[in-house]
Amino acid sequence: MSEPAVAAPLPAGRREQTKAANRAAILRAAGEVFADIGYDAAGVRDIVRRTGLASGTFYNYFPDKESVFRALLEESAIEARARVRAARRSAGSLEQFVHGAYLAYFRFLAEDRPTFELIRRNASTIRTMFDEPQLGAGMEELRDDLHAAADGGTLPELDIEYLAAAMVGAAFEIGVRMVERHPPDVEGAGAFASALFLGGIERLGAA
Amino acid sequence: MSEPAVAAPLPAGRREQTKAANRAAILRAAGEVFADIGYDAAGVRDIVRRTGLASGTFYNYFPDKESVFRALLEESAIEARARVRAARRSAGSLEQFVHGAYLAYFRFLAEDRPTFELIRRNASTIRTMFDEPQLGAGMEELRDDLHAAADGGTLPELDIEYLAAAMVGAAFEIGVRMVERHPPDVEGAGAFASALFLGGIERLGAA
DNA sequence: GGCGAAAGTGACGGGGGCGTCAAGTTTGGC
DNA sequence: GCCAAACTTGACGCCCCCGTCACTTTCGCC
Repeated sequence: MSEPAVAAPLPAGRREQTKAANRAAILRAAGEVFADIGYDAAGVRDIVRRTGLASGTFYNYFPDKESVFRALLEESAIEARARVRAARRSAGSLEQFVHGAYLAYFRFLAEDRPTFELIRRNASTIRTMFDEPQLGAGMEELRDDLHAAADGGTLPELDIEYLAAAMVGAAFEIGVRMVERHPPDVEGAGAFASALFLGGIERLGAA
Repeated sequence: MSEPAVAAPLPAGRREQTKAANRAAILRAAGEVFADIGYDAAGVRDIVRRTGLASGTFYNYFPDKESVFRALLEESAIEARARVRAARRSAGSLEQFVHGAYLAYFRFLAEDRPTFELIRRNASTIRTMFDEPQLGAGMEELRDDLHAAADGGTLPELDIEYLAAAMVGAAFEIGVRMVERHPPDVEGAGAFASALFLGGIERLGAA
């Protein structure tokens, strides 16, 4: 009974540990730097300086600046999109569809401020780097879900591309204002955005 | 009667002419470069190369890259804001207020593509460089006009900061989709955006 | 506890953009 | 037509960042 004989589930060897820690440290530092001074202005040295590691070490983990940026976005964007999508998928009505999605999105922003600052500061870099998928690549998924809702009859006939664009654009801008309020006002922003679009959709459907 | 004796109104001396031409050429080239590769990636040499001038000449006209960028934005943003504001000011009803403003904005985007591409590609640079005024500095004016409308009773009670944010965010994103349609579909986008927000405002006012 | 492999270190060469400035060219006044 | 002032030119020195690599340190295993 000297030690837990169970196949060590996570701690693993010391080598593995520092490796994971270093990778995480680089990602975290990169997130801060990109949020502070922007992707283009940031250099690999700026990132590595915040970790205490040597510059050469960086290249043991990532081939270049762009790779860290991509890794960073993938990790958190996947999370955000999953939450929003889950909310939409479980909706039973148009009201739930819109309100649930906005709430999930605003809640994510309020909880994960570093990611929010990263996106806010680097929106156009993201736009051009992943040039099809806009603002966190969530646009296409929204369009798909809206199409599904239209086919199911939940949503009236209207220009879905414009609607998706408007919903995403408004979400981003309202999100910026929301996190600037103290405390963040997640419920208020969610209620506002959903009332706005539900009213808008109703009027658009009547045309 | 050899030549027009009237104090030459515009042509002026030859020196003045080339000076104005060079300045214009630099501005135009800078606009293209910033739109193509983005503000941060662009170098003074990239700009000057497109004009046929020597690199040193650039510095006779602008002290650095940032100055050209600011000059470029001021020239066109002033025009855009003026048009939108005029439309709002002359509105007699909420319908005209919203519809007129969107039409003016979308018309501007459709007419001045180079400026649109510039803004689209450099949105977050603009955001951080002019850090208070958002997206073309038009946000504050919109908020003011909305407040005026609310005071006059044209607009119901609602969160004006969120509304302005949503209107600007949606305008930007819808604008992107609009210019990608051929032909640009100014009327359709204007009708869509105004119906969306008029319906939304109505519903928000009922709460 | 000692050895080989894996990981960390930071100085270095290379490349590229910036802003300057001495020399050359054009312009406008006389 | 001539000259001084205004303007243009592009090579130059400066600085900064990048990615590498020979060397050192740490770890895992026997």
